[in-house]
This record gives sequence, structure tokens and C-alpha cells, in this order.
Amino acid sequence: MIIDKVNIDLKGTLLSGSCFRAIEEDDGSFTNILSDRVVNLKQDGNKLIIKSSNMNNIENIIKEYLDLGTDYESINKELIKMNPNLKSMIDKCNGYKILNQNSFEMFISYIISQNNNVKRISKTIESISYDYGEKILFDGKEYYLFPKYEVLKNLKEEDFRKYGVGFRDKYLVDFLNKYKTLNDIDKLSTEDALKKLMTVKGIGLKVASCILLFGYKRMDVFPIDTWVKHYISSNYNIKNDIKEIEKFSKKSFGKYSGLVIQYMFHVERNIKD
DNA sequence: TGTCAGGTCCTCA
DNA sequence: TGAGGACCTGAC
Repeated sequence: MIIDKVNIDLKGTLLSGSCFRAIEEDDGSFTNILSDRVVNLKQDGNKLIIKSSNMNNIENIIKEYLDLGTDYESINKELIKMNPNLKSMIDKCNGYKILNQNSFEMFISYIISQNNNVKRISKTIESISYDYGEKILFDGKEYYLFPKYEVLKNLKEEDFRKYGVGFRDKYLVDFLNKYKTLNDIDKLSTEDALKKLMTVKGIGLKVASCILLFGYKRMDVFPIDTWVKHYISSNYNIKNDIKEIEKFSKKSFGKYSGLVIQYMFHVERNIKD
């Protein structure tokens, strides 16, 4: 299956750090585990070559996952018009997309992410999926889907500890206890959604913003982490203070702040000058 | 062997 | 109300 005429930086997008389960293969393709299937994506110029354990409705699923329906070129133009000094950074992010990922998986992944490193986050998610997720055979190998809420809801703190989540064990249990009360997040304003998410123990502003950006397609959030803090404080004349940086990005980048911040993260972490 | 990691919570002025 | 320390654990 091929999707044609696509402007995407597949590698940059999948290895951007928002997706903890993409595997880079020797042939340059990427194998990734979505909520109900395993996919292998290969970029050849402006073509995407797709293989999957389940080809049913695959074109729509990949277009949604890679956010191919959003007109990033227009958004980028608008951003540059508002902030001409963003041009050189945005030019470095041509084809970079915000992935639309499973929201339940984003909750668990980003709760685990606090004060943690990407390697260990990925390892923990893989181990939990191995024990509680559905096994999928694809291309002669075994993969494990991210477990469903109905399976994880019965786990206790000590169960999570086995996977090296450390002090985050109680946060995961608190989230699972409250998950059903969070089913209206989609309908709330971004501000109210953030407030509601932060009623869960272990979810602060950064984690809540990531969940909304990657799990609920909200671009008007401020997932400011150490990388972005570093980028903004070294490229702009802004105090290295989370409140100051949030005020600045809200004023400068408006409804696309989440996207700009991801661009900054991408440039700061993955593209060294 | 020690430090640090894509934060958050809690305590104490 | 805000500053600063504590927190699991494994990769480097």
C-alpha cells in the first residue's frame, strides 16, 4: 500500500520523542505499534510505503496517525508571518508532524516520563505491553499492543514497581482509578481540560500538556520541558523560568504554541547546528 | 561509581 | 505563595 504526494519527515516525526515505540529497521523503515495493529512505514521521497499486520482501513488510519490531513504549510506560513524570526527554525522542521496517538497510552507514557529518560521510558512501556498487551505476529516477529484500560485497571502499585516505574507507581494507580471520570476531556476547553487532568496525582502542567497535544490534538498547549526551556532561554531574551516562558509562548505563538514548542524540542534535541 | 533524566509533590519559611 | 529538596531506577 502506498500513499503518494506526502510532505513528511518520517524519521524526524517518529523519533521526535513523542512516540516511545517506533523501531528503526536496517532498511530505513520504521516499525511501530498502533492501538490495534503493527505497521511498517518506509519513506521514499514523497511516497509512504505501508505494510501492516492488519490492512483494513489502513490508509485512513495512517493519515490520521501521521496527521496528514492538517495543512502544516499554511500553519507554518501563518506562524512566520506572526513571528518572522521563527523562519530559520521552522525551515529545519519541514515535514515534521504532531502524531495523533492513543490517549490512554499517552496518559501512562507521560506519567512514566517524569524525571525519567527516553530509553528507560520505552523499556518500561515495552515490558508492561509484553505482560499485559495482545500479541501480534507481523513479518515473522512477535509484537505486543499497548494494554487496554480494562486489563491495567486491576494492577496495584507493587505490580507497577516490577517494571521499574519507581515512585510513579502510585500516580499510575491514581490515574487508573480516575480514568473513567476523564472521559469528557474532549469536550472541555483546553484550560479546563488541563485543570481536570492535573487533578490526577503525578500529572502536572507539562505532562497534562503532552497528553492534550499528542492524545487529543490540542495545539494550544505549552509542554515546556528542560530542552525547550534551554532553547527559549538561549535563543530569546527570556528569563529561564517556566511561568515567564509560558507567558512568552502564549503571546507569541497563540493557538499553535504546542506545535512551535515541539519544533523547538525537535531542533534542540535532534538537530544540532 | 556517581550523575542525571522530556517533572511533580511536599514541606517549611 | 514560592523556593528547594526528595523521589525510583537504570543508562552512561
